[in-house]
Amino acid sequence: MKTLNTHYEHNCASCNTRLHSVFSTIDSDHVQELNAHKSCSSYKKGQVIFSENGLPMGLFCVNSGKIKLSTSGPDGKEQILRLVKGGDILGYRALISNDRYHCNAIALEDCSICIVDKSYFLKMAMENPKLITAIFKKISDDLKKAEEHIVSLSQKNVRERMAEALLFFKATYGYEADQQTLSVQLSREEIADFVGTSTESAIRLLSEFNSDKIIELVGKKIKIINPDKLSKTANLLY
Amino acid sequence: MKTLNTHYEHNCASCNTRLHSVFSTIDSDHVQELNAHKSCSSYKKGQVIFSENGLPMGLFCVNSGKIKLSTSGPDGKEQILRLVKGGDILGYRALISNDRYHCNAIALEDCSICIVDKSYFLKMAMENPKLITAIFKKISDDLKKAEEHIVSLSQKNVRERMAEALLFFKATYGYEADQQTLSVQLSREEIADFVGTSTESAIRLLSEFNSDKIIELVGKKIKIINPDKLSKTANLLY
DNA sequence: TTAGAAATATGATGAATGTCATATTTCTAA
DNA sequence: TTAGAAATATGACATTCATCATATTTCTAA
Repeated sequence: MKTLNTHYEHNCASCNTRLHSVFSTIDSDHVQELNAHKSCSSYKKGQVIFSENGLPMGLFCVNSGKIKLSTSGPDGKEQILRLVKGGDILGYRALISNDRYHCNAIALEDCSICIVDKSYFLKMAMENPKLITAIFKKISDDLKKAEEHIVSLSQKNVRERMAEALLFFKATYGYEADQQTLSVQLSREEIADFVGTSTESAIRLLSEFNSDKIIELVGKKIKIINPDKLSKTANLLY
Repeated sequence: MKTLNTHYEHNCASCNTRLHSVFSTIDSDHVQELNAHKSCSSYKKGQVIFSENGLPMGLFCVNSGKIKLSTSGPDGKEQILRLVKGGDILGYRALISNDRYHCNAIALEDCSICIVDKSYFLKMAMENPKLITAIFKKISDDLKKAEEHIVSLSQKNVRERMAEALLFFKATYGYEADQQTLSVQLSREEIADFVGTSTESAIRLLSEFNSDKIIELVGKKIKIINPDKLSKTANLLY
């Protein structure tokens, strides 16, 4: 298997992903500048994009592909903390707060990612209130989601959390063309590592949801066939 | 009981708290300006400083006192998310990301808090890279702590989490003069709402720690008499 | 194509912990 | 000071869920 990243060319000016990112509002001069300060690479499924305790070299802009951010618990068990997709930026927290990474970023599928030079990005962020506000909104959203996750883990049982997780995967990555199949491939273990349960319990609950006609397991894929029942099972607020 | 906030005067220029806050680096002109755009109030123990879904009117700068940030879970159970002390700022997330509050802020003891005018603060933040960076570091730290909390809730048992919580209270608020007694007064229920367990389990575990000579329960106060054993019980990373 | 590995599935079992019940102590307002 | 309320404490019990065991299916590399 080829594990090296493939460098490729990609112009920020014509980048559709950029228009949906925190860089959507910068003017065309800045777009040119941005383009001159970035390089692009491909990552294969399973590849580590950065890892815990590493020093950030630049800002990652995800062009396409899905990424998990995870950390290792006290006994080595993985905890999935965030899920990232095309259009998202990555590694901005460590960069701006001049810190090391505190998560691992691992490709869930093949990804194309641009890396913007660290000092250029910091300079641009500091000079551009709109940009820094957009990034602040991102981290603010991360915090909000993390705190919702805390409430779930504290107060919900595994069944509720599993239902909630499926809805979260839907909200993050959406459906495939059939408008039912979740557009992410996570192993049962990864789902468990997000939900905060054992792999066996995750498997069991998914089979139960399958029997209960809430979801349908088609090979590795998960179809949500009764979203209302899933929401009820998740015991959401309001 | 008097429930109205007492307005009082306090000058930013001579404010010792400011020197330990995100406003430590601003120049004296800006300190004067800041002073002109703030007002100060006292809050009694138990008083709500702001609440979930409220719109932020300004930035809270905690002069003295301790505050809990909490939210309501799906069945109405409180979840304590963050703990705040003198020198901290409060409500900056909602303010900068132009959002509503997603937590309740409640005084754990009598507090003195200044409120900086919203638009003045936003203007100052946008013009002052050092300030926005300092605030970014704050939210970045909040996110880090939240994600550590997620790992604990997912992967540790209640006993470990309780030990970790006591160490967290120590790290946040420190000891009283005797260098043993935790310098916060939280009810058993509040401790449970932080740890993510039932009040009864929290009570039971604290008695156990007491029997095991890890802590000593002196009235409402908690003394940590064997910090090493407490750290071991918490099963920390490394 | 096939053997071995990895992922998924399912059952049995026990430990952890939430819930309910009931004292006991402490606090609070009249 | 005292009655009632709230907080703390402790026991009994039931439930959830992790762990271990063992199939079965799917994947992967030779």
